[in-house]
Amino acid sequence: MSLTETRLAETRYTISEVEARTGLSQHTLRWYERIGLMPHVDRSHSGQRRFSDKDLDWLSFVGKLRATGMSVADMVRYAELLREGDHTFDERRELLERTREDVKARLAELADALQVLDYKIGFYGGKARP
Amino acid sequence: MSLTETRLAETRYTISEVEARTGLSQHTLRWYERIGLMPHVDRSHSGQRRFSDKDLDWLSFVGKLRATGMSVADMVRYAELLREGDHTFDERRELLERTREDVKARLAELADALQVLDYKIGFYGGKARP
DNA sequence: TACTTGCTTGGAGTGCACTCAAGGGTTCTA
DNA sequence: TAGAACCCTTGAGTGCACTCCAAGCAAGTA
Repeated sequence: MSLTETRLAETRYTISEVEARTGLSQHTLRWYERIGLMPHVDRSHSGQRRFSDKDLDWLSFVGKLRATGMSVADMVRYAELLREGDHTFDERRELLERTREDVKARLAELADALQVLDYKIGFYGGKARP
Repeated sequence: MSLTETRLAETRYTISEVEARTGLSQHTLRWYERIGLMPHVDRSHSGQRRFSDKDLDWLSFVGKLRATGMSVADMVRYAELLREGDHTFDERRELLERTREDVKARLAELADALQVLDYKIGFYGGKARP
């Protein structure tokens, strides 16, 4: 193997390694794949999953989407659109933009609730905010 | 009735009025009462609910707690503590303070997810943020 | 080789927060 | 006074996002 051809074999992770890295349970990881939220994961010769770094990146992004409160159905939709290729570009952007607006609304709502909470806690003579 | 005794009769709301004001369904309002999240609501002579302004205030506060993501079980706990009186003061404060910390964490998480979303949308050549 | 640990599948089960149904009584309007 | 609109209760059903189960195959270690 020449120098230019030299590269690390792609790192491959078992499902329990991915569980440890992402905090997602093995159950959830398999379920994600079943419902189409995860592109089909590579298998070992004996059929066991071998996740790639790309898979981990995707899971990380999915984690962000999940944090936004996006429904699993919408995340699956997004994943489908990705698989379908370039002509779904616009719809993907719209989906993300809609989600962004939702997040902003949630942020405002949370900030408001936090104020009320602060007020109440002040009433209880609670710890001053650090 | 003398002037000093004069006062408006307390306003009383039917369940559909409360539904219109709070956005909570009649089902949900009855359910809140059933599970102890709502102090027992006054009844008309024929047994129909007549909500007071105090009830609306409480529902408004419950709405804020719900917006924080507090579980219904915890909200019920808080309502119970209120009913139990002064000696539950500390536990109530703790419950609210714990919730406040949760809210702050959620805010940070959401802000982070928003950044990722902004980055992605930028990649899609989406609308500039206003 | 025997044992332990880890992985596979499809389908069933769980917990939460509602949401609806059935069957019947009450109140308002024409 | 009839009909429409509203309200009551208990108990069952729904949708979401997991979470677990059973039965069995595979890999690594003493």
